[in-house]
Amino acid sequence: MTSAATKTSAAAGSSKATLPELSRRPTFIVHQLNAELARICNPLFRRLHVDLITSRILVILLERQHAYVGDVVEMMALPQSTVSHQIKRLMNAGLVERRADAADNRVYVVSLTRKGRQVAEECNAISERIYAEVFGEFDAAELDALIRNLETMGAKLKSLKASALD
Amino acid sequence: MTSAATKTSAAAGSSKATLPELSRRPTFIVHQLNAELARICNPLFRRLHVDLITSRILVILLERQHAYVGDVVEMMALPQSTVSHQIKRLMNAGLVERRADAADNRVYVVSLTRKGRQVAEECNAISERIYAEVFGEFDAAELDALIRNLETMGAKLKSLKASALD
DNA sequence: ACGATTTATATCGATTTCAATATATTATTG
DNA sequence: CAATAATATATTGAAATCGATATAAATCGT
Repeated sequence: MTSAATKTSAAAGSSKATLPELSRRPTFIVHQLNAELARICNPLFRRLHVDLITSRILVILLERQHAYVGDVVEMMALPQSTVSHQIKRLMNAGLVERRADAADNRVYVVSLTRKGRQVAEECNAISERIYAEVFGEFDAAELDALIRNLETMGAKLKSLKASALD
Repeated sequence: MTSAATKTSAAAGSSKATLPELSRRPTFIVHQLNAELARICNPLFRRLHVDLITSRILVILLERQHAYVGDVVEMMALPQSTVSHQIKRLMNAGLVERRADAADNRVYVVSLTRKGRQVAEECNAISERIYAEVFGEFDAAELDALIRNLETMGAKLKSLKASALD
């Protein structure tokens, strides 16, 4: 079927897995999933004047009453400057507000405005429709296995960050 | 275990799954994985004057001798204009070349130059190191399960595209 | 308690992405 | 076979992203 792994498939007992064909690399499939999802979601989110990324930031703020900019960076795993710009735009759009933290003047506490909360809830409503379509037929165990697998992969990636790749 | 779903967990037999907390949505975890991977890979790829996305396009062209622009769009699942720009940049950088297709003058056949092949191979070498770090300890069955789960999710997303979300 | 380091966020300039539209070519249909 | 629709790619202009750096506040070591 399809085309099978790229290189020497039957290497002896080599412990390090050989790099498979692009379309069989979980990292690449993850890219595709993400891109497909953006393709589907962005036209829907557009009506709210947000995109998939922005909607996630809003939902983060909907779930925790407030967060530091750094918390959003951590959750979104995006460059700090990107998140900073996102929050600035959300402030300009009146969806988010910011106040200095009493204890530490370096950090800002970010939270939704009333309008921001409304939009965040609409974002979640869109996501819910998509979630139902995509995962509605997964049984709980299957879904759990998927999430566990993804989280394992994430843990590996995070531990990798420090490690010696250079 | 861990924290359980957000809303009304014990709904009767409601077939439609309730939207879980953001960090338990596979779509969001996929975003995080993708972002983490970019964070790790881009500094490595930058030495080759490419990034993670560009490296994948090069590897697509390394695997198939040549491809139409549309094939790359299909594989990458990115907007057509984005891929078009990428290919133009790769041409300007001398990594890729393009010739008109004999049978259909609308399409271009894209392929790697000698230099492009070299860079693509170096990209794969970087990816191989990361792949080994992340998946080296997965056993074959586990890895297969992960890939199957991801592909199921992808199939759902693709079938969704046509469906009525509006 | 002072200078050096670390931490948190913002800003800057360049590049990339995106959605929309244009252009050119092939298919279809009446 | 002309007119219309569909397909493949490029281009355009605005906005978002990224890496690097700046700014400012807290912490640490001495």
